[in-house]
Amino acid sequence: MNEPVSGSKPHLAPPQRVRLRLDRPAVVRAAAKLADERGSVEGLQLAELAARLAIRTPSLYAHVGSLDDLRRAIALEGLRDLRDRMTHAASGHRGADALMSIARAVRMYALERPGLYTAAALPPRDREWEDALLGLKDVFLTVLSRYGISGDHATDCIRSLRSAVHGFIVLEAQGDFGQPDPAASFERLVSVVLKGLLADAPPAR
Amino acid sequence: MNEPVSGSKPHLAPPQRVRLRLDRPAVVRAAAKLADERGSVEGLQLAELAARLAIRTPSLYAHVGSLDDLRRAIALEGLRDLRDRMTHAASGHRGADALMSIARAVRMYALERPGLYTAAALPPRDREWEDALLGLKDVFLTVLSRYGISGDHATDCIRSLRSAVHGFIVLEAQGDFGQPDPAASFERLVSVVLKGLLADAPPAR
DNA sequence: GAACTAGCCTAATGACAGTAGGTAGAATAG
DNA sequence: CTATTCTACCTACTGTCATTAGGCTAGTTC
Repeated sequence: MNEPVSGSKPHLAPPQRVRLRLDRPAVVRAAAKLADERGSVEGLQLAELAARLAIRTPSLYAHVGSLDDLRRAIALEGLRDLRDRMTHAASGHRGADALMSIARAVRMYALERPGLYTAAALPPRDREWEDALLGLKDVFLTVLSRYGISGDHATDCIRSLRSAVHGFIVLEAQGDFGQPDPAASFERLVSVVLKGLLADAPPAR
Repeated sequence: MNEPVSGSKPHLAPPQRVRLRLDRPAVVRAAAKLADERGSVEGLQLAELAARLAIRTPSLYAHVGSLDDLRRAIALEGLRDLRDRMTHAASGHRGADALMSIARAVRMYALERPGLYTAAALPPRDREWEDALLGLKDVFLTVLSRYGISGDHATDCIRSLRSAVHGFIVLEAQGDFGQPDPAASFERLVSVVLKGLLADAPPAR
């Protein structure tokens, strides 16, 4: 009867017996997964993350700096993912087709990984973060420039497309859309926006 | 030297000397104002609200139930305001004009009262709240029905318009749009969406 | 003027994020 | 193979929240 069993005070898990040897990437990955399960990065809690990793909350600070730093890391991962998926979605298409394909890819990502998506949609707080966001803009700009659109018209197109897609994603995630298939509504919304925006543009070269 | 001056421990304001006789409406009004200043209802804190009202935090519970209850009250107020403004904006217009006018009114409200707007955009958590949200839908449905649109097509129109407008508002509030005037982009986005959505609809009766 | 009510209070709890400083297992140097 | 260093974990603590319990009193009502 000398086992190191339950101590005295509260029912916390016993201290670390085997070292897990976590590192920052592992912590960020776990946090992103947790944010996905919670549905957004705002609901993320260090206490819950620590419990999930079977360590104590302060131990996270060996890897993370702060909760905001963790959110930032998740945002950067989300932005990297989004850029990859958008680029991939655009490849092999041109003009409206490429943009439609990008829009679908973004919605799919938001449905698959809501935590990462909401993090990526956060307003950037430093230069690196801002640059990651500009990376997404570049994907749009490239597609638009190949379609002969640039300058203020391009800015307009990007704003409109982002607004429509992001707005739809937010409302859909909130459960605001009920029965008739949201996917079909999304298709119509995006195609209407694209048709209208590209109407007065020169045809694809 | 027997003034009731500074006690012993922390530097809190002296206890209430004159009764303010606050009531729920006054508290909710102050909370909404605070949420507007913070830019959103998520940032609202009972501690800060209490300080603003020159009372102690627990005293708020005489009027409010909980922080979530307060957010709910703000949301209901926002939804009532929105319904009023939308109805007013639609009056005297028909079809696309009415919808354009509604969209402008919603954006203006979000710019004027970001706290109330973000609260109104929260997912409803009970029947009354849901009904208030359905009130907004009714404004759209009325306009659309007078234009000869109903059923799935109407659902589609509402989803698309809400997505575009809400998405734009969210991104604008986040400061995502920089120099070229966002108002002009908003006009173009909404008019494009409306044109596309109403294109195949019968002309106004 | 006695009783009631409403609006305020203090005190305390528990859940957080975050800080300070200790400890031991693993990697590395001699 | 031992000695040192590093680092991933720990406990203990602080401050800030929301929230609950229960007490006091100014103002109203009878």
